[in-house]
Amino acid sequence: MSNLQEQKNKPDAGKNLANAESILADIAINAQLADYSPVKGCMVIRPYGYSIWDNIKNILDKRIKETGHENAYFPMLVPESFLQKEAEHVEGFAPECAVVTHAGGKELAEKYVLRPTSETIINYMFAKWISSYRDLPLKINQWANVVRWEMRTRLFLRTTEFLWQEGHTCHATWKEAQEETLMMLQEYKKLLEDYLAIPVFTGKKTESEKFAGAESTYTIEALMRDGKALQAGTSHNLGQNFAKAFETKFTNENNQLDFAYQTSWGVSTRLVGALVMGHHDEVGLILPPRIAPYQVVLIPILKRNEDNSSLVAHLKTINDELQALGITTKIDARDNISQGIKFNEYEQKGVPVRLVVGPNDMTNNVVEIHRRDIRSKDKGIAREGIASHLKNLLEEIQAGLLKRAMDFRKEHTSQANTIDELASILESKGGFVRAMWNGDVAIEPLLKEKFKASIRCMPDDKELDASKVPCIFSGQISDKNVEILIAKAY
RNA sequence: CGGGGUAUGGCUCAGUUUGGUAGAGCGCUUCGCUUGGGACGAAGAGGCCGUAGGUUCAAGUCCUGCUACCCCGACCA
Repeated sequence: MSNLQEQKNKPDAGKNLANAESILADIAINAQLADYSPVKGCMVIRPYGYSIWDNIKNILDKRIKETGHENAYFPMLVPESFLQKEAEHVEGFAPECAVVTHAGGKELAEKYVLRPTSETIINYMFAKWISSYRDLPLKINQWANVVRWEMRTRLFLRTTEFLWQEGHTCHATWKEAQEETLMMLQEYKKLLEDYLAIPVFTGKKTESEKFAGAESTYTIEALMRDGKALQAGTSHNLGQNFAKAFETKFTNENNQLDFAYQTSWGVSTRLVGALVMGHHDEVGLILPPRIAPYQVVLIPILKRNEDNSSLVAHLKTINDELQALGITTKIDARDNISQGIKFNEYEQKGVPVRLVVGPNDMTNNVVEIHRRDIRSKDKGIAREGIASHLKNLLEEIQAGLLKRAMDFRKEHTSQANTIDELASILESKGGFVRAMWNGDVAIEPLLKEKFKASIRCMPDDKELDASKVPCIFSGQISDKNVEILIAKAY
């Protein structure tokens, strides 16, 4: 490949990916996932990026319904007073709320907040809908946009407005709510691992990291290729906090009034950012086949002064065979640009497989296959049975990407018994650091100030022996110590 | 809100130091030639230089204010 200077003026060369700070933006822009909008901190999700989100949405939506939830839609405008009903909630969200003060040419009697999340307005409605244990459980989900006025934004990972799903459920018992919370966390884990090929740690958040208003928050934490952790989804057991604030009450089997036990859980377009930061190389994005807008791009080698119609027809026949096996495809037969430009474009976009056929291939009854994940090119692959060959190859790529990510995480998950060990790990290779912790909250500001790191969670998957490993903070061994994962995070 | 940067054609940028009325590459249009990893030639189209003032015979260029976006930090379900 040519050097940067030579690339500078080439079409779509974009910026060089060596600059770690702008990898996300470079890939997202070059791959046409998104573009900057005229509004600060907001982005336009372009068709290619939205198609990825669509795939995520379709997969998850199906599971949400299969696990007994129904979709609904609640309004974007929330009376400001609603937010104030739950003390922790308003404290957590007020600073990042956008507020509508005027409408219809007049100042509003009550201001409206653009929802940063919908617990309050949903509880207001739940209170009207629920009166008996027979109305429970009530399991609702909505796909919506939310607005959070973040000081600093990044494409997909933290934008002012983003798309997500938020599940909200009401239960008759704490236990049932807890089961729901953990079940949805597992659904998220499956989504990330089985489809996005991103392994995650599940675990519980500390008090300071939990959702404002929740009793407890559970998270899936993923590792990005730059060694930083990403909170990829959360599931909250809300206890009765919101129910008490909104009087979401029901009569139980003993004819006693009780407040509903609630959960909420969500994943957002941040997952597209996770995909970018979880799978890329120096060329650009690498998409797992199960989430790619199209899994195979078919490109003919066109001869302008010749009749290419039979070649294109040939490619279409192959295309039909692939589609018949459920492979998603795109044919790019544009004749105004060279195949080299096309190759580069689809590599930047992370299309898992490229299938190329030229006149010679057609004569020899072969095709050329390029794998995006390992950037291999195989000429002379038999055209016969190509669809089933690719079907298998796509599964191989999917599994390979997950394995690669798991290996990477394994290499970047360390153990620290002291703050000094933690320091050297975070500075050298980053990633997750396992440690024991006595629960003293003073460690959190320390981690933040010294290392810009945080406790990502108390993982479900534990590896340390509490009888041998001391608290990283106090140096004491105690069976009251809990295992934690520390990392720098987005 | 601090620190840094940027604002000139669709894109990436040069031109600002030393004021003289706007350029390059790419993209786009047409024609020719070409096509197995980012071709080539020719001819075109396209910009009141972010914005508002000021200095000057003359401002993309100098001065002042403002705005927007990007990066870094603070902040962050």
